[in-house]
This record gives sequence, structure tokens and C-alpha cells, in this order.
Amino acid sequence: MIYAGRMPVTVLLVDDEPLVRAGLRAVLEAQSDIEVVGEAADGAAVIPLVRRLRPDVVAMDVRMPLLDGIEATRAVLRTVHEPPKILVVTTFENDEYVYEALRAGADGFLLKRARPAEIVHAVRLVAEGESLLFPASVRRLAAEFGDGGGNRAAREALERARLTEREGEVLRLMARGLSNAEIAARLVVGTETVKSHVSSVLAKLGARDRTQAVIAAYEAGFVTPG
Amino acid sequence: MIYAGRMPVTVLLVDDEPLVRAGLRAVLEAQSDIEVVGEAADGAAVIPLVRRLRPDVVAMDVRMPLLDGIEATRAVLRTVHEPPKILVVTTFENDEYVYEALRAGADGFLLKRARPAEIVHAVRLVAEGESLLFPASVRRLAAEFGDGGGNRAAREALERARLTEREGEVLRLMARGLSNAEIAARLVVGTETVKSHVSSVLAKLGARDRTQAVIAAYEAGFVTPG
DNA sequence: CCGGGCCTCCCCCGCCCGGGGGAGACGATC
DNA sequence: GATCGTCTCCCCCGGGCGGGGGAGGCCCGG
Repeated sequence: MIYAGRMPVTVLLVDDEPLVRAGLRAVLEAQSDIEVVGEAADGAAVIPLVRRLRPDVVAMDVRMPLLDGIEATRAVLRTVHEPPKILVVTTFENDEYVYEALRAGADGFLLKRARPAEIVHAVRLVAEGESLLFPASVRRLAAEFGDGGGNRAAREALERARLTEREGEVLRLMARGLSNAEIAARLVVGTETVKSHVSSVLAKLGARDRTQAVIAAYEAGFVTPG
Repeated sequence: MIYAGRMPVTVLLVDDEPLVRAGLRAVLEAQSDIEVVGEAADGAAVIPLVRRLRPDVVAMDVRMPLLDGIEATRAVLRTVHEPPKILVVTTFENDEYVYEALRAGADGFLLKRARPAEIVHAVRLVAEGESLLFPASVRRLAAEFGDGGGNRAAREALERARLTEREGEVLRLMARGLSNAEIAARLVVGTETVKSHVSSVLAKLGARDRTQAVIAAYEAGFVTPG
């Protein structure tokens, strides 16, 4: 995984709170293979900075004045050639905006309360090109309810993830390896209906395809392996 | 899941050993919702029996005289309209023939040494239309190595599943949600190569698509959730 | 030396998947 | 009564996926 002599990962910090920027900078600059190349306090300043600095990763807050993280993400991806990886930074897990940002093309998200090691890890991962989805956030949902796996716990977690009851059913069947047609047969509805639910699930989980959604289900303890 | 007043699941037993047939019959007939409607001692007798009895499920031995389970499975699926679900019965986990049978279109497999409750469960599941893949077999691989999750244990399990080293790498990346193109980039090979490996993995695990393969990986402890 | 397994890559092809957008029906809520 | 969310279904469309078959290079073991 670690290639000797590789160039350091360059990061642009975008957050309206200086304290947060300072914290991120401190955490990231402690790593020899990560370099913070710039900072911005709002979304509007991002585009020119990205063009000038060409960072590998943009750590982007969601809630910001002038231009929020979602719009900023869209703007960067739409206007910049070979855009940087975008890591959405947020205070709350299950922030609705986070999912919108992921839909807008962000590569991952990160909780501000995450431990330094996690933050560093997240930056390295997105820099490597990996879609860093549902890492701490979704997983923590299950942890909040005991050992996550029981029926009630899973149901609670599902609500927190803002999945509707039907979407939860669909996700569970997806996690058993069923195709859309098979799920439709099982639920006695049309395949188009299932497709609709699947799309909602993918959007809400920030997953790109059903495989990632199933991974999220396992990671969150929605399904019990073994 | 259980619909009141549903018709019982009808099963045809195909095995060259009378003892095995008797055992299966005893186990299955103990259930009020399962009915054994016929028996055959070799693969050649299966087709006419299926046409006449129209069973919901065929419990099919792999190693049989005249026509083995693989050829019999192919024959049934090719010649019978609205074919029954086929549950492959075998003595050995990791029997190469099992995977071939799954590729031939079988809906699941079952170990003869399985507990009665597992056997009943398997029949009900395939009757419901679920592809019953890698249930005991793959899962047991991990169980043989402690709590299955460590690096060495997973590697050993992979070998048992007859996956090559490269196929194991590909499976791990699949289980992280990567697309074929992303895997290709990560491994620095062509996408056609990755597709080739993925196909091998699917065949060996008896999975229909990458999602089922990832489920197998989680179930077997190839990847550690949480 | 000649298989055989593995890794690599190629072609063609059909299908399922997922995105986008829209719409009607229902119940709850305001 | 109007609005919102959910569930249901529809259209079009592109792209990734998976199957099938083939092929060349490599190393190891018979």
C-alpha cells in the first residue's frame, strides 16, 4: 500500500471555523506524507484555490456561509479538470446534507469528532482513490445500540439512517443477494417499484451500487454475518 | 414470510444411496409443510419424474451412476418448462462438482452431515426462491480457524475455497466496494483481466454476481465488519 | 520436453442495473 | 382543504457487469 518515495498528499481545508481548520491542519501536518497547502473559509473561495493549488484532497465542510459544501462540491467537479478528491467534513452523523454532498460527487465523509488517526486514515484513503463511504458514521449507529445485530437494534439504526420501513426491507433482501426482480417477487410489487426503493437506499447510504449498500448493511450490523 | 394455508413444498429425492434417501425423507416428512413426492436412484430417472410429479424442489446428489448431479441439473433446466428448484446434496464441502453444479444452474447446496433443522431450512429457502449459496460450507471455513477474521486465517480460508492468490486480492477489493475499473487501477492490470478474475471468483463461490460474492466474503470472515 | 495451472488480455453480446424525470394514490399532518 | 411523505409504477437511456470463448506467456512438476 505504501509506495516508497511517493509524493506527499496535498490537502485544501475548507471550513468557516478557524478552530476546525487549525485542528485539521495540526492533525494532518503531523504526518510526513500529508501536506496542507491552503485554507478557505467559505465555499465561494474554493474554486480559484483549487485551480491554483491543485490539491489532491479537499476537506470540505458542509454547512458554510455564501456557498455550502454541496454547491461547492458540485461547482468544483463541474468546472475543474481532473478535480481533487472531496472529503466532506461534518459535525453530525446522518446529516441530510452529507448524503446530498455524496450524491453531488463527494468521495467520502468524515466526522469532526473522529479521532486523529481516523482523520488521517480517511485523507489517505480518498487520496488513494477509494470511495470512503459510511466508515464511522453508519457503523457507530449500531454501536449505540449494544452489540448491534438484534432485531430492535437494527430497526432503530435503520430509522437513524432515515431509511423508510420499505427501504429497510429492500436493503435486507439486497443483503441476502437477491436481484431486483427477485425482491419484487418477494414483496409482490413491480420491478420498477423495487428499482425506486433501491435508488433511495443508495442515495441515503451514499452508496454507488448495491454492492456498496450491502457492505454498509454489514458494517452497520443491519445483517448478522455467521 | 409464512403465508397461512399455503400448499406444502413438494420434494423429489435423487440419490443412489437408499439410506440417504430414507434419511432425507424422514427429516423432511417430519415437517407438516414439506412433502416428499418421489425418489430416484440415479440422474437418468430424474427428467421423467420431474415431468410427472412437478416437484417444487429436487434434492440432487452430485456423485451418482449413469448421470451425475451436474448433468442431471443441466438436463432438467434445459428440457423442463418451469423447472423445480435444485438443491445439490453432497458429502464434502468444497467438492469441485458442487461448484460445477451451481454453475449449471442449481439453486443451492447442502451437506449431508448437516443437522436436520438445517436441511429443512435449506429446502424451505430454495422453495421460496432464494438462492441458497455458500451457507455451511464457506462459513465453516472460517470457523475452523478460531474466530475467523485475522489475516492468516482468512488467507488459509481462501486457499480452502480454492481461490488463487490473485482471486483473493480481487475478492477483497470487491468487498470494499470497488468497481472492476477501480480494481484494475489498484492492481495495475487491465479491466479485462479483472473481469476474468471476478468471473473465476463468482464461479468458485457459486455466486451469481459481485454482491453475492461480497456477502460470501463477509459470511466467511474474509473481511472483518466493524 | 510437455502438460497444467495461473495470470494476463482480447472479442462479442445481452442484460441488469442505476440515473433522471414524472405521476397517481393514499394517509397523516397542518 | 392543502401539503407532505411514502409507496407504487412508468418512460428513456447509458454503462457496467457477467457469460462465452479464445489466446499467449510464465513457471512448476511430471
